Amino acid sequence: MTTLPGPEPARPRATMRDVAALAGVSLKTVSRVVNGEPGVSTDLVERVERAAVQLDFRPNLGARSLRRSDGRTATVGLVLENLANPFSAALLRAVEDVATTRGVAVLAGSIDRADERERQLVAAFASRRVDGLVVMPTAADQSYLMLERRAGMSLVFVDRPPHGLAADTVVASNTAGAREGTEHLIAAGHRAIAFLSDVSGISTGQDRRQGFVDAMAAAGRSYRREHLVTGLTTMAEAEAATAALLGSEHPPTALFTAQNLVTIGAVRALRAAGLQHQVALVGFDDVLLADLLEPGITVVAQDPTSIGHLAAQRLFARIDGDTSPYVLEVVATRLVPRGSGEIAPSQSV
Amino acid sequence: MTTLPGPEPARPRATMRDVAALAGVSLKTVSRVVNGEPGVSTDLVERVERAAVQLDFRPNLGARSLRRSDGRTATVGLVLENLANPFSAALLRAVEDVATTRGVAVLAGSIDRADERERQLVAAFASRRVDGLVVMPTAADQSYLMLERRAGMSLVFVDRPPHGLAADTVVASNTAGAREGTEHLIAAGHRAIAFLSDVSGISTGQDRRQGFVDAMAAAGRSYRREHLVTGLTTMAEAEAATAALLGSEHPPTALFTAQNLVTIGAVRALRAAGLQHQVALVGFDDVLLADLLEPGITVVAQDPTSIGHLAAQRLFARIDGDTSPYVLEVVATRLVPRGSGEIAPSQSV
DNA sequence: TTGAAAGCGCTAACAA
DNA sequence: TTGTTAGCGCTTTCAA
Repeated sequence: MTTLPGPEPARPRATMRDVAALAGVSLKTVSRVVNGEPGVSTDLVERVERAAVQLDFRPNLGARSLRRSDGRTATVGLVLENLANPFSAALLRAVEDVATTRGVAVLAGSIDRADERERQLVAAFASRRVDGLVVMPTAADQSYLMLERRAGMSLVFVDRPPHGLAADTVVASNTAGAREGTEHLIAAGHRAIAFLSDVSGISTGQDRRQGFVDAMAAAGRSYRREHLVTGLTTMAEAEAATAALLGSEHPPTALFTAQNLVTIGAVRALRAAGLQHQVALVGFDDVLLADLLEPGITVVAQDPTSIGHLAAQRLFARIDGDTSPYVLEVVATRLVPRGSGEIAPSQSV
Repeated sequence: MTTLPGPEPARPRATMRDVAALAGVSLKTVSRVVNGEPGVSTDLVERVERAAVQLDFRPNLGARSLRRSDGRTATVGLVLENLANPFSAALLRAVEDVATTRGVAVLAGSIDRADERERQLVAAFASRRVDGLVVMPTAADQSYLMLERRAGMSLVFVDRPPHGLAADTVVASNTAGAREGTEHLIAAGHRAIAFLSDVSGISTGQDRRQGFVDAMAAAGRSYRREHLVTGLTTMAEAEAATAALLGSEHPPTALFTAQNLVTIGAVRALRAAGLQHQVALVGFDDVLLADLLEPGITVVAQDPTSIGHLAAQRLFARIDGDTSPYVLEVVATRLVPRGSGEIAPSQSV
């Protein structure tokens, strides 16, 4: 910890008034130039621009938004599960890319599975008058957002649909993807397949479980109750649950893990038991380095970048006044075989 | 893609005026209640709060900021390299956690190594009158930020110090960490160690190279010019550069990779060449799943969460009026041996 | 303890 | 083409 000199004296920000005074024009002319409105002589445009640069003028978007008839702030909010999770981070990045092309800034926040945080974040962003919100719904009910939408805030949901409210939503093909992943394990000859997922109250987990159940039923496979594990909120819990399954009286010969952290937890447990080459595994959502493990982890990959791009495009269409019916967009998942999902059932079971 | 009914009619947001009218009090009384100012009878507080809930009132923070003497927006900005990179994402999350405890929202943006993007993001956030900025400096010079700071925007830099400007900075122990990682390889018996890093214009890369060079010099080791590779901007470039090194006339027996994506690229190249058990590797910055590879990847781990927490605390201290000298805080890195860094030089070389 | 008036920086509406 | 005036929603200042 090294020290350096401290802050220098303050100098207040220049306003349009200051710029006008320096350029020798009226306030309104500055406003016209700053907003690129037509009908200002090139001479004045130049004088104003020079004055603006000289004073390091930054238009006050808060004041603009306050006065404008549409009230736009050129800011949108992102309410995601956890900004540190690779899936959320990729989503944020994708929304940012679209927003940037429109001069829109992005506020972001993490819910962390705490229902009240979702409402707190929405309230915080609403107080800042964001033009729109991209939400990964986590609370049991999103009908409270109807009021915000009526007040002019556009809404798009990602990863899973909202409850108690109709709205544009962009999701991955959860059920179909989970079905495909499960079928892949069935095709490899497995009968005892366990399903592990995160919080069950969230529809992605439910949809993926449905896909698993559908595939098992279609193949005429039954499964044990205890092979259906939900509510795994951390990687450590997933690891422990997997270890318990592997050590149980009727261990599964294959695992389907429904979320990225659950997948990693399961891999750790398999390694710890030395079973990574005996027990098959297919995970939902891809992970960096998954292809370099031995065996590589077979996954049903999502496309968070596409989901984010589509969500942002929907959002800005609404902000621009699109009043067409709400749509549910489903982004295809893709099965990526890498080894772990192609392991045949071990003879010992 | 399924369709649902479209948006319902708009209802404008309630203002303090509306709340005042409904509660039968003056505007100022509402302001007092909303801001938790003392000196309002409990009776009126209750009436105002009821009216506010009934009208779904959301205080307009833009208007508040415009009028308040301190001009605070309760919003800070984060200017990072790439929000999708795990290091940046963890940093954002850590800053968010501190900001949340203060009711402050976080704007975030990616520079993507485009120098002009850094200034664009700063300008975008300045126009939104953020109270402070956490910046991962990427452009060659940050002196332009002096004007923003004079105008009241607090600044903290992360990951590397700014150029042309003295300011609070929080960094990892880049030089010492790289030295330790290199010494680890030297201790394993390596003489021909290659260094691979990302963009050389960024001081983290330079500092880490310095650590490498120092360790080699201290051990009396020389190294070939061509074993010092910089400017690797993508994982693919890192992979190609590693492959070239491995196939060269004088292949290294060990690699020190100075950034997370460079590390992954190098691992891919080693695998492709089947040399992951022959050529040693130590990487700077940790990666998810690195411990599950075979061999596990030995890394010099950074602590982005601590860096983010410290940066946020510095920032809020400045926002709160701290005028003490600027400090440089160094967050320790930690060598995590996992296998790849403990490989002895192969006899064949 | 409560309220009235002024004005933050900007744009809408209108006038010259 | 340029400028004047009013007022967005809120807090400050001052008065009752």
